[in-house]
Formats: sequence, structure tokens, C-alpha cells
Amino acid sequence: MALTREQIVDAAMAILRDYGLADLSMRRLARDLDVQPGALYWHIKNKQDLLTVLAGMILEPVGQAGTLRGLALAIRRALLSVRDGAEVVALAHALAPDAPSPMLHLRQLMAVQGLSAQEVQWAADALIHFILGAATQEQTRAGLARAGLVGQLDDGADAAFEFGLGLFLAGLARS
Amino acid sequence: MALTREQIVDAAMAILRDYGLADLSMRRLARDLDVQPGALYWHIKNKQDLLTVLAGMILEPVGQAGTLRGLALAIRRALLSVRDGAEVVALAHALAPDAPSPMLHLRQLMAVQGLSAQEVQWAADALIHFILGAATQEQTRAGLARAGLVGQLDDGADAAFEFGLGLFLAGLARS
DNA sequence: TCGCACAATTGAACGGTGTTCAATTACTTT
DNA sequence: AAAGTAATTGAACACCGTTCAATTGTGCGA
Repeated sequence: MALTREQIVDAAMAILRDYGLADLSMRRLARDLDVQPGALYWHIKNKQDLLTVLAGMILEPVGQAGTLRGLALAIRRALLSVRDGAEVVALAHALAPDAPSPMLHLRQLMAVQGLSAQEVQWAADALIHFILGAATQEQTRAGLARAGLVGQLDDGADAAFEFGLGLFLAGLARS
Repeated sequence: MALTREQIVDAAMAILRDYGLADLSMRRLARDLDVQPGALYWHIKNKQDLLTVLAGMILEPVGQAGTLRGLALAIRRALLSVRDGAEVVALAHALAPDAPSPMLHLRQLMAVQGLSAQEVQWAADALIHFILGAATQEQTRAGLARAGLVGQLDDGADAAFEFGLGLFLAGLARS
């Protein structure tokens, strides 16, 4: 049966979930699909494109949220639910910042207390930097711990995120 | 004359400044030094190690600062002063978060308003995520603009950073 | 059912990457 | 001068993303 773009994306997601971004090479992906690497390029422009699709899938379960805080928590949860999810989304976000819908949703929820459109943009960017940075740090630590390069991952990651988010939201409320 | 660890580091920094992180390969570095790639490994453990040293050099001009705000601005300035500086420092920071002295200095300045040691750590982490994220975004955009993949880099980067930093500091002041 | 056209895949290559290591050269120290 | 150590070479290992001519597979109209 013919190879499908969807099959490729699903296989890529499986590698990501089970082995992480470092193992997600086009050659490895082709091997898993019993196909030569070149065949992938009939269905997909390049690896960056594939990663963008994966980023979209990772953020898919975020959904709507009534509050800024709820949305931030939902985004974090989605990022952490896939191995190296934060890094993949950060990569995609760097090249197309407005593509993922949760980011737009975030700006939408920022519409409070007389912030100008530009200020909303700035505030949303700041919050995104924090979310991606925090989640990336967590997953990087998890990877290092997995490799035995560093001991005991701190369990206080949730509290740390909550605290940082609280700081940010308090700053927003003040303005 | 014998090759020196310092020569290697300096040549690496020159490549970074002039051509960016993508061009900083061990082979390219060896070519610039008129040496075979293997020779580098007599003086340096691996590429990651080299990048850690570069990250330290990038942050060197930060120096002391009396205020949290001043330190944040100084760190950003240092990151932006070298092409892809933010990415290099972020890479180094991920593997050894406490190595760069400005990060410690930041925690030190966080000692305000009865924050527990853990809260200081959390707040410092949040601020670092913002600084690295913002600077990385700026330099990524600059790189895309250089490649002609995206038009007109926004000149409001300074203002955006200042605004995000203001939000964060306001949140700190509230607590 | 035979061709034909087009979709899809292969096989092979191009030009890279980080890293290792036996063998060799360069330089000191005795 | 000889021995011993420091430093470098040359070559390889095992990968990487991407391209493309040649080939195979598939559906369709005659």
C-alpha cells in the first residue's frame, strides 16, 4: 500500500514519544516505515516542515480556556505530555510564531486593562518565553537524568511553574 | 608553534561573531586554524565543552549591577552582542544552570521581600527564561531576515523587552 | 486487456557532521 | 645523541538532511 503523509507524521510522533527528538532523524523514520529516506520527500517538504506539523499536534489538546492562567497551565501540560515536546514547539514557534492557535488564543485573553495591541503582543511573547523556557528546562533535566548525567530530578517543577506564572500574572494585574 | 586551547576558543568565538552558530563546526574551526579536526580534541573534550566556554565569554562583560533591572538589561546586552549569543548561552545553561556567574548574581539580587530560598530560585529561573527567550527570538528573527525568509525586523525589540521585564518586576514587587 | 500517463519509490550519491585512535612527528629532558 | 613525552596527522566510523535519475506501481481510457 502507498505511503501516506499521515503515516509519516504518526511514525514521527511515535519516535518522538518513545525515543525523543535526538532519535527523530529522517533515516530512522524511513527505517521504521520500511522505506528509503528519499520516499519521505514525496510527501513532506523537509524535516522542519514535519516538526511544524508535530508541534501542531502536540498543542492540539490544549483547547479553549476561560482564563489566562488556565491556558498557560494547559499549554504546559500539552508540552510535557510528549518527550521533548517543548523543544519541538519552540523550534516551530521560532520560525512561525503565530501558527499555533494557542498562541493566538493567548493574545486574545490578554485583552485586559487597557493594554494597547502592541503591549498585548509583548505581554503574550513574555509569557510564551516563560512557558517554553520552563517546560524545556524540565524536559532537558529529565533527559539528563535519564542519561545518568545528573541526579534526582526536582519534583517541585509544578510549584516552580505556578510561582513564575503567578509573578507574571500579578505584574499584569498591577498595570 | 603549538596549538593552544586559547587559540581554539578565540577562533571559535570569531566564527560565532562573524558567521553564526550554524557555521561553527569542528571541521570549520580546524580549517581556520590550519589543523586537522582531531587535533582539537587534544585541547578540548568535545564541542559542548567548547560552547560552554564561549557562553562564559559572552556573559563576561556583564559585571556587577545594583538592581535586578540593571542586571537583566546587562545580560540581554551581552547576549545580543554576539551572533547567536542567546542560543549558545541557552545551550550551556541547559546543561549547567549554575555555572554562569550572572545567573548566581541574579539570584543574589532576588533576595527581597521575604522570599524563601526556593522562591528566589523559582523567580530567578522565570526571569532567565524570559531573558533567554526574548534574546533568542530577536536573534532568530535577525537570522531569518538575513536569509531573506522574513521581512522587516521589528525595531521595537528594546521596548518589548523593557515591557516584559517591567511586568515581571511588578509581579515581584507585589509579592 | 493493452497501453499510457502519472504517482510513488528506489538506489545512489553529495556534502556535510562529531568523534576516536593508531601511527607519526615535534619538542624536551636526561 | 637517546629516550620520553606532548602534540598532530590521516583515516576511519557512524551518522545526518537532501536531491534526483531511473525504476516500479497503479488506475484509466480505449
